[in-house]
Amino acid sequence: MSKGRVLVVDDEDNIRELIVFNLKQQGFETVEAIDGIEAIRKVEEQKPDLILLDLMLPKMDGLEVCQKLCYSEKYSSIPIIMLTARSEEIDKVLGLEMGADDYVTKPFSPRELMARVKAIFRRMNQIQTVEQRDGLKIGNLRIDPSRYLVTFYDVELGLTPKEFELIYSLAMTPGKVLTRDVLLEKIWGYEYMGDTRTVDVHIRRLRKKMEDINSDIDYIETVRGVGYRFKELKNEK
Amino acid sequence: MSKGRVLVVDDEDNIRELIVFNLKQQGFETVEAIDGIEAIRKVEEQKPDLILLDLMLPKMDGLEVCQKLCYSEKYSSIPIIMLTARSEEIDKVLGLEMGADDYVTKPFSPRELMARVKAIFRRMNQIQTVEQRDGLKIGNLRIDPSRYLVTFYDVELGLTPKEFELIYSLAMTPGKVLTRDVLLEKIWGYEYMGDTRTVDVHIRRLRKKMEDINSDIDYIETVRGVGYRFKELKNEK
DNA sequence: TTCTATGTTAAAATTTTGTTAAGTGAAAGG
DNA sequence: CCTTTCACTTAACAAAATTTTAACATAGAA
Repeated sequence: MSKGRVLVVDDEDNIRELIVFNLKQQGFETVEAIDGIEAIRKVEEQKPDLILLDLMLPKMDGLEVCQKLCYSEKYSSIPIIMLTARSEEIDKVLGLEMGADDYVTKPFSPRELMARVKAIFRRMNQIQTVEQRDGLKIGNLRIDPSRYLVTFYDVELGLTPKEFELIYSLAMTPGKVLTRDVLLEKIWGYEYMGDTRTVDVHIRRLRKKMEDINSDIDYIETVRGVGYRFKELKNEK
Repeated sequence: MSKGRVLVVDDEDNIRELIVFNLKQQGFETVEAIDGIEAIRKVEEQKPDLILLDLMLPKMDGLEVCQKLCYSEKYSSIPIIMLTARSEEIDKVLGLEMGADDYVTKPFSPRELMARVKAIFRRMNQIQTVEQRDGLKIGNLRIDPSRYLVTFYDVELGLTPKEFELIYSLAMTPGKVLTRDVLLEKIWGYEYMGDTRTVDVHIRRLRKKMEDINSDIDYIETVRGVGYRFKELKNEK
């Protein structure tokens, strides 16, 4: 499952590639730009969730980009982490008022940068979700993401991470078919490569765990030639 | 109508004004103070709902102000967000258990600060009143933050600061899973970029100390692939 | 039937966590 | 100062759980 899309703006190829490499390894999607003009364009095109912005750029420098985005109605909510070579506080304060969410001074360690990226995403998700996250309740199935708990007829299922993501994805849209490649991209975070039985095996284990509790109903329906869907339940009598 | 009254204590004019500007924009009333003495006076005069307190202040520093308010009968319930320049200072704040409800390290982004301010107000509007002041009491575990004391089956555990923060964080939200990343940010601080395995080692020592008293129950549950959670104890139903 | 998509199972491979021990640095106490 | 102690971090390896791979079985459609 892609954790989010990150725009990396830096004109130095090796630095940018290093960042991109690390982001991908951590499961983020990446978009790149080498100067300020391109950065703005990529923001509009790709709508990233986070921007890593070098301060010194050709054509339009980082501060200007930051300022432009901050004043824009559409993009002012996208968090920005500034990458800067100078560590003087004046720059930081200046940037702070520009709307950047964090700073990392070069040279930085990849681990430090990743930790900050993750922290930003965590914070974003918290602000958005804390208020309205009650989990799902469909038929006799109950899913509580914050407790990482799934119960079927009030019995805990004890799912592994992949199983959890799978049932959660399916149960979120009952009746809607999800193909294997959609599931692979959503949960595994990579492209559908040839023939894999991975999804089937996980579906199998999910079904098994639910069968063990009640074998009369199968909430997961196979749509031959397409994929799987969560059973659409009619209004109970 | 005002969402609440916030006292902002910082001697740097531009920072203070930036914070005040943002608070007003979000619909909060604001009161300002530039040093510790004035801060205390404004608290008594204006009875704010929340205090944003810089650590380094002229005349009386933030810690002292915090301490004074904490020991005061009348004002100990006012939440405080500490503003600090370094992560080392966070340890002081945490280690002394001064009663600060949150902390933000400089430089911070206005967005982040506002998010935390709102979080505090949200939390205030919730039920938890009795639990907070007397500490937690869950099953056979008792946590008293004001004394920095944890007992298990009425036996003192003798926890180190990190162990204390860990059990406290987990026990505050029984059943809810906290990832290693979340725990690191919550306990070690936003600036800390160490290994996530550190958490495991501290968990290990916590479990050990509790095992030594009663090895039948493990209140700390491992959620594989996710993190840890405090065991949810059923009382009824 | 025959072909193909899916079901099923077991074992291999990988990841995650438990556990121990050594190393580091700061505070405490001589 | 110097030594000792303590909390914490890091690394290494073991153990356990999870995931993937592969091989084969079965069911449905043409």
